[in-house]
Amino acid sequence: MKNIEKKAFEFCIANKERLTLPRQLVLKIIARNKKPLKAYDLIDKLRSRLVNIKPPTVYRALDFWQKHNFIHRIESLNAFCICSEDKLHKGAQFIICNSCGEVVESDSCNLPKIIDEFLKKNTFKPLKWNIEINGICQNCS
Amino acid sequence: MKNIEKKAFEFCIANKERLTLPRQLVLKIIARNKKPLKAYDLIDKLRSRLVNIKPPTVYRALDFWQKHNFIHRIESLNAFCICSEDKLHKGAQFIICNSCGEVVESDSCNLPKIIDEFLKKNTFKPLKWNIEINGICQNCS
DNA sequence: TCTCCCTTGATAAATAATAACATTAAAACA
DNA sequence: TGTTTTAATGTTATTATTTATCAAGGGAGA
Ligand SMILES: [Zn+2]
Ligand SMILES: [Zn+2]
Ligand SMILES: [Zn+2]
Ligand SMILES: [Zn+2]
Repeated sequence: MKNIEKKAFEFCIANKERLTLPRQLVLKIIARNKKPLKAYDLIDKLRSRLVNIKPPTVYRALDFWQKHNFIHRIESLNAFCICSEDKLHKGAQFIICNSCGEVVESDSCNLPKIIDEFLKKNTFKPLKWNIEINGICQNCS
Repeated sequence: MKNIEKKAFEFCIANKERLTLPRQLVLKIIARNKKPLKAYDLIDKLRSRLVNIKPPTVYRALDFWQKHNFIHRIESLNAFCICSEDKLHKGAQFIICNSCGEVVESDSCNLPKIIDEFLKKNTFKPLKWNIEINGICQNCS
């Protein structure tokens, strides 16, 4: 998982953003966790590295990485996971196993055609979107 | 908006469910509101009709109607709206205007093909899904 | 060094949801 | 009808999640 850290480092250099300790640690912990993490799980895990860590610090780091497409928020879980795609994308889709909790992302660069048609019918200009599918994964079925 | 109340009444008869006062009022208020309502907005609106209304009462009614597909929860807004479809459906999609807050539902009886293929590739059995699209509506553009 | 600006620290509060147990009342049954 | 059973609500308290606000720190450029 060094990859994501390298990517983050290079991103910050290129965009003159500061790779502060809270940001580094938040990203690293999310990246190393197989499953999405809730904000307070993250806080617990950070406690050993950042004394007296408080929610705002974590939420700020989460906002930062979200804004720059390094992580996503899974709305139906109130949890955060690493973006598994290498490029910026306006929409993401997640399949979430109800049994084991595993989450897999696949980006959707373009909205499915049937949705696109619905948007056209409503003259609606999409900016970002989120697709969360609950079900049973291969391992659990 | 009498329709939804009639539908609810008939549903409860047919399924031997109880159409209690909290349930009635919660459904009615959501139905009469053009925009999705947050749980605590609902509580405020209920205060005049149900003395000493408390969160659990409202959340129970919300769970009830959600379970029976009369309302949906918009995950990205923490808010609830009436289901605009007449049939039970496993998935729903919402377009949410970032400017005026209007939300429009269209059911998606079937998942878009491109998503379906992704699920097949992952041997994932979908049970329910949720698609939320943010953007700008016709009125606001 | 000084200043500006971004980031974090710290305190507090707002917002959202649930747990647990008591009470009530409708439904089921004898 | 009277009794039992079940489901829903009432009540109190707590937990979970997120944000607001202002003070303090620290790096980059003048
Ligand atoms: Zn992604
Ligand atoms: Zn699974
Ligand atoms: Zn619906
Ligand atoms: Zn609008």
